[in-house]
Amino acid sequence: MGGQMRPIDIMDALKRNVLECEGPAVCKTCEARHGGVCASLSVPQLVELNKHSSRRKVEAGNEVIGQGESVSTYSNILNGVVKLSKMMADGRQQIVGLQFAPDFLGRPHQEESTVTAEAATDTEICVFPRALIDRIVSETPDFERMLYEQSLKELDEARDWMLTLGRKTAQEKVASFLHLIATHIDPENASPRTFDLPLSRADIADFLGLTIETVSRQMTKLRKEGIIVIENNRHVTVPSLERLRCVAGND
Amino acid sequence: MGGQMRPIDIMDALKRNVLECEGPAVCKTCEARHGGVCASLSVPQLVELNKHSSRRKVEAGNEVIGQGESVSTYSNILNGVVKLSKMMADGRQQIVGLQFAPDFLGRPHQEESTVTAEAATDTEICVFPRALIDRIVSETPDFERMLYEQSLKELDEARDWMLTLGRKTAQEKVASFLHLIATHIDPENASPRTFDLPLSRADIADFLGLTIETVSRQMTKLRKEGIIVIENNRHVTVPSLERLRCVAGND
DNA sequence: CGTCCTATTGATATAGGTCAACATCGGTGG
DNA sequence: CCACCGATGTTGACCTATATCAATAGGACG
Repeated sequence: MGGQMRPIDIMDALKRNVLECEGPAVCKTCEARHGGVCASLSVPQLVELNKHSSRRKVEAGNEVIGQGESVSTYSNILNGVVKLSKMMADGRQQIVGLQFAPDFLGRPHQEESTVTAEAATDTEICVFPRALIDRIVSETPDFERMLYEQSLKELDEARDWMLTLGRKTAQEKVASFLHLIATHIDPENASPRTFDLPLSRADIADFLGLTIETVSRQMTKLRKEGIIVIENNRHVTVPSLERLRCVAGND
Repeated sequence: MGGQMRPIDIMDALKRNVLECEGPAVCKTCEARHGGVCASLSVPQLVELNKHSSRRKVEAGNEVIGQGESVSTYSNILNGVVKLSKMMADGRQQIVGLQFAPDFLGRPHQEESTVTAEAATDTEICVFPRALIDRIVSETPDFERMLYEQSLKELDEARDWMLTLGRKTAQEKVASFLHLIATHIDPENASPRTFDLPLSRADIADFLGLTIETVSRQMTKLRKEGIIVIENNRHVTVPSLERLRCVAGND
């Protein structure tokens, strides 16, 4: 496992790997391989990581990490949506982030999680032992940089959402949520016209700081205004993302 | 026009360093030296950084970095409080973070800021040229790790605040704010009984997603309930941090 | 065909927003 | 030193967006 990688650009690492067409077969077809943190690893590192990692399915509603729990593994999201949430002593809950493939779950240099991570939809993750990742992190500045970049992305998203929570109306909040999902649900397609909501009304309410009833009312209002089309409660079509953005107050 | 640049005496700093082998004199007395990102730098790195850095005063209300502006410098907060905020097209505003000494302002590998940074109080910062920090970052994994750690801390704070914004009542919000200030205003003393609020009522409202009037009403309510004592609008005494925490809904 | 679960819809209550008057403070200039 | 001023904060009266409570509807599944 030799010395440190020389500092290289992330895209270079990606390109090099594609050119060489090497690495574990599993990783080659991995949904998280491109764009995910693994993109910063060398082929030998990938091979070793692969030896000790395993795929796991997590059904909707199941916990990946509990708030305050100590964590012995990290993982990559391969598909599905994971919600991060916080709860107050009296049960009030707030979803503080949604993670999509190929996001990395877990935080090196931190014993226990400050949030609960729960599968919002049926989800597949690639699970890594903590000690191995910790070693790779300390050996591979590029890998740590990928994690740093992800945490900065999450920070930006959290702050955007603070604006939504603190200053937007219920209608703007619901539109913001739909816009967020439309632009994140499919890693391949930046903005599909049509998709399934990964969250129940209750989850949406917890994400937006609203009640279920208000979410429901605003959804029907958006439907009646022609901003969205809803089928079977979960399936949504957005005729114009631009109009949705506008309703969301994003310009 | 505050914020005048005061170049540091390079020769003097160098001379002292050579004699004492302990880093630049300025840094030795720096408020941000311990606990700040500079703590991860070697003495030669400190010397070089010091050569190109300068102290600057920023008066309350002045911008440090504008939202969407490109950034050519980074800085460390030496004292004072900096507020990070986002604004919607129609003027609605949300403060998305407060930074205290010895926090680092700015983000390597990112051209323009996604938030506005503005001095909430009169503030002193230590300004570094962008290119130099970028080089030090790429050469010094420990330094980058400090930045990573800070961004994780900010992420945790942002998520805590999302819970506050989304799920707490006005009274809990105001109490949460007072608790936050009490525990952060003084880097020396974790929780002073008495302190000056670094933010105006308008800023507090923008931080809590409330109106000025509601903030004011909740402050007087907390005062009448004996949770806090207020003098001159800005000076607050907290008889029991524990009681305040409780009102804030933190247990 | 009921049962459970999720979502919608309606009626009503209320926390917090809005608008307006007033108070307090710190500065400035006569 | 006082009078005036603008900026900042408080208080009151009222209003509205959203919460709450309650009833109904629609699927999924046995």
